[in-house]
Amino acid sequence: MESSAPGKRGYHHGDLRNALVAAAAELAAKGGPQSVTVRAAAREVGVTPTAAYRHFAGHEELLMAAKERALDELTRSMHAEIAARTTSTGDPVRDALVRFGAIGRGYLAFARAEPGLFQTVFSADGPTMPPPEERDEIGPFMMLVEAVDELVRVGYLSRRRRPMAEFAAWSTIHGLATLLHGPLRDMPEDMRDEMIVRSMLVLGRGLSGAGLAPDLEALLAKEFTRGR
Amino acid sequence: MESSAPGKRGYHHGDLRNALVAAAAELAAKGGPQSVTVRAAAREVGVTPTAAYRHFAGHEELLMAAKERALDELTRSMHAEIAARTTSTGDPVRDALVRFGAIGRGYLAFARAEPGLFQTVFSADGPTMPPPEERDEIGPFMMLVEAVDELVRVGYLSRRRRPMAEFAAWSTIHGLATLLHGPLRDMPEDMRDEMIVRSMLVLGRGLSGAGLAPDLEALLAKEFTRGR
DNA sequence: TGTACATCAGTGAACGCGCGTTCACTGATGTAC
DNA sequence: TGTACATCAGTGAACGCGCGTTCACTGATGTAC
Repeated sequence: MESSAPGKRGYHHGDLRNALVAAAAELAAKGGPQSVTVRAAAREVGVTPTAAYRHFAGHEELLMAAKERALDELTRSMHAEIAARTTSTGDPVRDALVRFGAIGRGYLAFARAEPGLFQTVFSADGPTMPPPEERDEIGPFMMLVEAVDELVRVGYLSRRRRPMAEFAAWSTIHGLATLLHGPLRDMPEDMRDEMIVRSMLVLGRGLSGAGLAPDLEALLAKEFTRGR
Repeated sequence: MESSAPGKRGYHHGDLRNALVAAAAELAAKGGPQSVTVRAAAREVGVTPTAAYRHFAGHEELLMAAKERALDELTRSMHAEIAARTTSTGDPVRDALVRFGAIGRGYLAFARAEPGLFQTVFSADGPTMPPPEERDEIGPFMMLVEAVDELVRVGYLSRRRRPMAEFAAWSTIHGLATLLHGPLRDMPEDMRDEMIVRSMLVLGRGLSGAGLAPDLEALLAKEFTRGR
């Protein structure tokens, strides 16, 4: 019984469910959630549409699976961005800020690199994020929460202003991501970059106790400047 | 030749184009841009699908018209919110902040009251916003720009930090609106309200010169507290 | 070790649906004389 | 003021499409003896 890299040997596929989800995610990546279709996924895999019903109750279940897969990719993108920035600077405040920035960058990078998947994650009936905290794996939202907690621990964000801070941050970053491939999609490259940097500065300043020390401001700016 | 309130008298409708656009907008309001269909709009108006082709080149043109209509509604919602708050407090800084807040509230109110239309405005290939500044009517974006300019004039926002400030503000507000009927759609009412208030405080603080004076902070908070 | 057979995972054909769009047409309107 | 006629704005039927889903089926697999 083979279960990896089946290649559609004969009558039995061997791993159809996974193959269909992968195909669905590919469709989503190319054309957004609209493009995820039972027939198209089956076609992609080289199988009859009917075969899909052996593994999914119907279209909705396949689409949900694609959404989960897309969310996994987002998570992966953010983890990658954080992992690339774990070198400590020695200063806990700077470290916390860098980590916080990495989360934002991972999010924005994913939205930019995979607009179809990004759209899919956040399409109607997509995964609901903070309420069901039962899930043990730490997804994008919990990563943000932890980064914000660290900002508090390190003294950057006051305890009094801690409540809902993750949502303020998320809103700004999510707004940037969606506007940039919505109404601002024609914005020239350098303007986009400046928009991101300055928005993150506003956010960073808004979260910090009083004004933002010039060196921290410079750090934040650098973190969101293109090409790192 | 009658052109208003035609009521579909006989063979000739009299104002089919407008009727179709209105129907399309209604469909969008109910089910988002997906629901805007040549056939459905014609059905709604009580006319043959073919008749629509007398007035629109095809589906895309009808959808575009619906998007414009939806954008007009957004503009109207924001204007209404501003109009309701033009009473001067005597303090120009407070006035500017109130006006700025009204814009945010109008945006959020519209997103909440008309999710289908909101989604339609910002759907793929929706209106592109800042580049084509040729349009003389002042739309939502220009309203924001003017409000931000006023914050500068009044001394709340420093000239050095002025660039891109409208985009930072827009991102936060747009992010709030979209998250709230996306992944945060199950968030309880009071949490939503607190999220909005605190996010606007972060934004207000982020834009202001140094820290935010307590009375201004209180003002901003009040502006975004539910029921005004 | 070999064989019978239940079970599993696919096939192929078909259904009904709503869609966008086109065709030849017809009823209503307005204008020239 | 009346009439002929061009033009305009609709109708009705039909097309082809891709979709979700169901049906009776068949080939492949694995297990009991």
